[in-house]
Amino acid sequence: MSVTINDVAQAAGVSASTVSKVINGWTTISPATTARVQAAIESLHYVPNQRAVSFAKGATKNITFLTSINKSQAYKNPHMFEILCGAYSVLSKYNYTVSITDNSSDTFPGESIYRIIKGGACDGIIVHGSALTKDVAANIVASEFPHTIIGNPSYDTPLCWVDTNHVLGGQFAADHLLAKGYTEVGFIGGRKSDYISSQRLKGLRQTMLKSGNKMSTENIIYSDHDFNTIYNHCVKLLTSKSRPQAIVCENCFIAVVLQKAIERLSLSTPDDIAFLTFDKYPYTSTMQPTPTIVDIDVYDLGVQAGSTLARKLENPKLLVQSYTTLPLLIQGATT
Amino acid sequence: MSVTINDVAQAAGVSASTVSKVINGWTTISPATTARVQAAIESLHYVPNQRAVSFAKGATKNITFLTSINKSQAYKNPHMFEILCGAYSVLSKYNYTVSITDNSSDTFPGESIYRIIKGGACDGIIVHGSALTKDVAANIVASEFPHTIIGNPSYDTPLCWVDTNHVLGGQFAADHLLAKGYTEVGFIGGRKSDYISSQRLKGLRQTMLKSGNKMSTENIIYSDHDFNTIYNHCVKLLTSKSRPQAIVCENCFIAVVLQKAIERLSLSTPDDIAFLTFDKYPYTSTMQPTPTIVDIDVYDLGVQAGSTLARKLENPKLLVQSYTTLPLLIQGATT
DNA sequence: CTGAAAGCGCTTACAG
DNA sequence: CTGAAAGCGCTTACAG
Repeated sequence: MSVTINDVAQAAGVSASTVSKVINGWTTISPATTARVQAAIESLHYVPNQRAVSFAKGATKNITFLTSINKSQAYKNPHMFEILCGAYSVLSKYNYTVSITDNSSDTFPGESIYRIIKGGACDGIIVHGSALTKDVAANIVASEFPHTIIGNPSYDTPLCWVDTNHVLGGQFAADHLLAKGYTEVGFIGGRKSDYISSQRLKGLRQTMLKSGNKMSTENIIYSDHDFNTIYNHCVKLLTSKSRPQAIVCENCFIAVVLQKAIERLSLSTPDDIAFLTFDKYPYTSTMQPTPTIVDIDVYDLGVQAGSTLARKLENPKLLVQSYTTLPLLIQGATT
Repeated sequence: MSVTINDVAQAAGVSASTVSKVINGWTTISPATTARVQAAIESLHYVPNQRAVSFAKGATKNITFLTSINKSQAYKNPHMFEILCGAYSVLSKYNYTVSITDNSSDTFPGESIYRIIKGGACDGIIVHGSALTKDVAANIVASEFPHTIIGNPSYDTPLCWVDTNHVLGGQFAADHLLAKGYTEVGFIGGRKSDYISSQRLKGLRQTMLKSGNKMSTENIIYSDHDFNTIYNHCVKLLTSKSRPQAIVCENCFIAVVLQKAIERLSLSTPDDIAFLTFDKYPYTSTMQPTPTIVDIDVYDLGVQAGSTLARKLENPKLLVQSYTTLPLLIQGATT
């Protein structure tokens, strides 16, 4: 019923192999033949059957984005989808399709990754940090399957990964505050166990120390995810006698809450208290005055993941181990 | 190199066809044979080559989610990805994989949809409203390709779609406010041309009118997307002599701004001014006090899209034309 | 520069 | 209940 390569061959008066070669850009076909074949393709509206192409070539031109998906995922972690968009943009340029797979409901550890690797339904995978269990890592390493991991696995591994340098982000925050003349700096972070939060604090602390402005431990606060806990921490810090000149918020939810506390205490920004936050999204658009932000180009992280993988697939000898994107400072009205 | 169906057949002492039948659940195979085949599959760690399966069956067990993707897409429209998650959840249960395709950079109108339909790389598509151009619609209709559209196409069409009833959402808002005793109600919406906004207003207006509480036109405000424009509209409405008792915000960005205006004007909620908003995500988690919300289960919209499509694929005779999800009221402290 | 033919790894009528 | 064989629609060594 649908047009096949043989129909095209017949219409162009050549063999199917020749049509195939034209489609695949072989340089050995004469211009005249090429033109006739292309004319036949156009007039018949021929599109190669991708199932047959994949089968014959032994490759799908498809990349799987392996991650963990639950209800409200897109709201709780829009960053993950922004990474996906970045990866998609570059992979589609390399003519890969992109599919997504959730491994959070695997019925046994490593189920999804096992099927992905052995099923041959994709040529490579991008693994979001949320999906990187030790079974996933082990399967990838054992099979040497083409991959890129989003997020630096914190253990020693031959896996290939891309990540943002959060320590450097902390340093950027410190550099900015120092340049603006703030020497007494506080920090409101997530839970103490939170990796990104601790990395950002690390960079901030180191840089402040290096410039001779040691951060007071009582101005370093480990908070949480809910509004009230954060709010109380903010008020405490803002009303303490050793209130810093500037506060660094580890994420923009904290910044929203801090700004509300500042306003309710009738303090003025940046004169009474300056602050900056990490991460532009998802909340800073609702903030007024506009905060100063150390942002991470999450889309670019996806782009790097995609291009790293695509380049490795085009040239399997390539040994890309890791890549790190840079944070970016956006000046606002709060510092 | 990798294990094929023939290796399994040999190990189990049967033919490849028999192995295939066991894998595909044919009921004609004896229990004893089935057991032997399954043992061979396990011991050889056999996983069928998906490329070969797709080719032989003439179907991919893959669904394409067609949408429009740009940088910051995940931040600007997290709802789209939540829909994707909902669709994914049900499609994966039906053993479909899901891939995404962006048609916003098509080099000619209808390029992506044309390739999708003719290339045979998927068995069906879900089309997000942002990707539904007239070329997309025309290609789908002409080919009768299995599909579901997210969002009611506002023109007459044989397309199958799912959507949320925004007029009903407006009605829910009105019902709630009336039940709470508010009879003078205002509305702050997006631009006048915004479809969802107008639908919500329509339901609100109709229901208020039906109960004998006509909304005053000066309390119906068409605003915009930026903080300051909305803020000014809020202040104007809050300080007008004909200030309503309650305000309905068409989206939660507006609600955040309204709440800030209320606080700065030292008004108290809900006594001086009550309000409710549509959409829980992405901003209401930053609001204090917690607002009353008419929420839309966007995930469920994706679930409906997925199951509608999956059921149609399993039973092509099925004629599902459209499906509408219901809004949900979440009581907060602002009404 | 072009084509005949084998092959990619399954599925499925069909025969027994 | 099981198997031999054709076939799905391409690609690609190989021969000419």
